[in-house]
Amino acid sequence: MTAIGKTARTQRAVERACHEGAKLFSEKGYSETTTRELAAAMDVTNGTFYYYFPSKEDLLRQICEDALAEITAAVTKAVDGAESGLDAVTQMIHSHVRTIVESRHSHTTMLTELRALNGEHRVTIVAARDRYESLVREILASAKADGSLKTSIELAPLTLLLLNLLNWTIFWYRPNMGLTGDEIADRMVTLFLNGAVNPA
Amino acid sequence: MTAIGKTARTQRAVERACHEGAKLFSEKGYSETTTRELAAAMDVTNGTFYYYFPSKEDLLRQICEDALAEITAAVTKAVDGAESGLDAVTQMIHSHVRTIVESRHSHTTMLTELRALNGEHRVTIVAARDRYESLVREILASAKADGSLKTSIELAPLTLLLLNLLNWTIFWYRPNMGLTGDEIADRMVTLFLNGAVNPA
DNA sequence: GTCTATAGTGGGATAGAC
DNA sequence: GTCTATCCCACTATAGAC
Repeated sequence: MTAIGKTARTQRAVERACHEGAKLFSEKGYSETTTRELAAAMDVTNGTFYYYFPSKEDLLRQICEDALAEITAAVTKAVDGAESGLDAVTQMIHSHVRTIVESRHSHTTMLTELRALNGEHRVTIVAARDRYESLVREILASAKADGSLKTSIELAPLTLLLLNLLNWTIFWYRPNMGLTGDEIADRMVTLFLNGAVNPA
Repeated sequence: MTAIGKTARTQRAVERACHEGAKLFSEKGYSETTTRELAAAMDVTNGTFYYYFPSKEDLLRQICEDALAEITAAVTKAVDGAESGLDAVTQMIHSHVRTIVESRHSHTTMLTELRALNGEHRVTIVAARDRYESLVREILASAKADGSLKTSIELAPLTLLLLNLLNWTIFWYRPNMGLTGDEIADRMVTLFLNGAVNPA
């Protein structure tokens, strides 16, 4: 077994920990999940968990970091080729919803368990989340600037309301509920852009 | 001190526990809050907490129960005198948002810490929450039935999206943030009914 | 790299005096 | 009705063998 072999094996173990950890954290909560459960999900015993992570909190930090990197990359790419402000908003909504439903465990963990992080860990993740929300705000700002969106709702509240609409989905979405991420996003786009009032 | 006096005193202590408990649970989380902290917030010691509640979980159940009773009563009353389907939707949004921002600690606790409840406790609260969501759905159903709302978004997803828009507010609303509950609700009504697109 | 064993800590809940 | 004292348990993290 070479050094490279060892590294790859370790990386697989870390990835598995993140995957199973996100599942446990999102279903039971961070502090209701024990390191023994985390270890069992990795098929090792409690002590071995600490070979891969210095602490339980460090696993949480890793999951949050990865989730934010994932959604930031997905949305950045989605709006990259947008033809107009409205198109960018539409692409962003689809990309955001697709990401949080496809990786729902890690995004639920990031969105709801972040407060369990302390000190430096907390500061780093909050900063990354703020950067992502700035990205969303800038997409809306562009759509306002080109005249696509009404000015009667100010940029800051409009951004918050869009994030409301997008994020609470983690609490009810389940695979096989009869609605895909893109189908949910379609309805959000209709509602966010045109509202629910009957135009007839 | 009469029996009535004792009862009233006990009731005040229970109310204080619910008030301070909701604050602690919403800020730190249910399982990160100790019974010693709860007792300190009531100005008693750990042991005394158990004179008022059989368990920590029972305090959580009480807080959730009260929050659901409060919002159900508020919204029921608000839509009672509505003149049309659209008016009822508008009144519901205002009433819901006003309630969750004015009693934000208890509603945050109910919405985010419910999963810490087990067995019978859990079943009771989930049932009450389902009843509240049915109320919201019925208000939207009426507005669809009288032709106010478009049919292109089905009732079930429309209800979920409205609850998305309303509920995520607990994660960012702070008193003195420069926006009152009614000001937030105004923007939600505009967005939910007419959308963000510039009509010009 | 994984194990067993355990140190060390803190919290939920109870007992019993006052 | 409130206190002090404490039981008992579970959990995070570490030590050290293999």
